[in-house]
Amino acid sequence: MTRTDPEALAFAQHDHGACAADALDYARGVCEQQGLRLTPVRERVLQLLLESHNALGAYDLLEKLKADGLGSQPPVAYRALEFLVAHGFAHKIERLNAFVACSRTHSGHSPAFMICRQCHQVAEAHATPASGKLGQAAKSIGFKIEKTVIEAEGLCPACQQGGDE
Amino acid sequence: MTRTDPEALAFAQHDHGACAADALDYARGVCEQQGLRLTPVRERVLQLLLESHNALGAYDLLEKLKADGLGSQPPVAYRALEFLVAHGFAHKIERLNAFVACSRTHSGHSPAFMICRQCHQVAEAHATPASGKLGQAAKSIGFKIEKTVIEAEGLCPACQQGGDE
DNA sequence: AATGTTATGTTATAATATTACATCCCCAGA
DNA sequence: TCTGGGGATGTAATATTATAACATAACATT
Repeated sequence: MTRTDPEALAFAQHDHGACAADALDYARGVCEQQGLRLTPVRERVLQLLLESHNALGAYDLLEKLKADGLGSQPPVAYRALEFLVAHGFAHKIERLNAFVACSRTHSGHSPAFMICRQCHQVAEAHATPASGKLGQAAKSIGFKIEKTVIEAEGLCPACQQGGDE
Repeated sequence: MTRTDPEALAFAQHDHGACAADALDYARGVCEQQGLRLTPVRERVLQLLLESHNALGAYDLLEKLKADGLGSQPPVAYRALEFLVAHGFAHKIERLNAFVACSRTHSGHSPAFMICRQCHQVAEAHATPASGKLGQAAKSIGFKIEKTVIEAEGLCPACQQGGDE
């Protein structure tokens, strides 16, 4: 039940079909272990997220679910996403109001994202938010951090090549 | 044209009326220096943000603008906010789809926010996003960071006292 | 005054998200 | 086997956040 760390792959060429299939198998295993129900809608949403390196909005997903004959009303997508996010299989990108599959190889991480403003691909990295200046500031004023959103926007390697626009 | 650093004050008691008035004077000065037009709508929106330690949504602001006899349609609020954010007088809190006045004492900073999930107050701190693990990850894959959103959610000192819920 | 530019007002609508309630499905216990 | 109960889904309605498009007004420069 291990997977290679995809951090260095995110913006690079790789066999994405296989990488997505692996990740889905992995999720199935975790759900079985933990008694979570990876139902058809949930599994399909995760699959759709895994197939895309871009973040997908709830309504993007909804269209695809509809095409599959699954539910087509907003709550269907939002509920599946809620499940996936709650159990660490996906993350919400606040900046985009959209969602990505989690590419973690271990749980309990604090993710950070790099969002290309040109091609809209999203790469996930690990972060240690409490250890830097923010952590110091929080400590000094007595704020207790429970969760941190870290989202960097910029240009991915490919888009730096292709010209800025 | 200097102001005391409010970082340590954000969740603490202080003369908020005076602090907001100072900040507004400061913004007026900056606009004059830079040839920016701090029009009535823009100034009023900034004032409203400064009067609140909570983040305010565009429609919250809109109600108050309406009460003042200023425009009451969404673009009025969004345009003022766009101006304030573009020139560093306010920030958008992505997590909340809402806005806060900037409490910076110098420009060019990279802000980080601490959002209390209980009382919804927001404190601003300085961060150095490119220097931590995220910066390393970006460097190693060749991603060029232009802007970083850092938003910590948790409990402010007062709400830790009052019980968690 | 004539012109160009910037800001505002207003209508309409798009995009994102939730509430509420009916129904179904699975499965544990009588 | 029946029968609840809990979780998941389906669906309609609506709330919330945000933008597009276009007309008008304010201001600056000539």
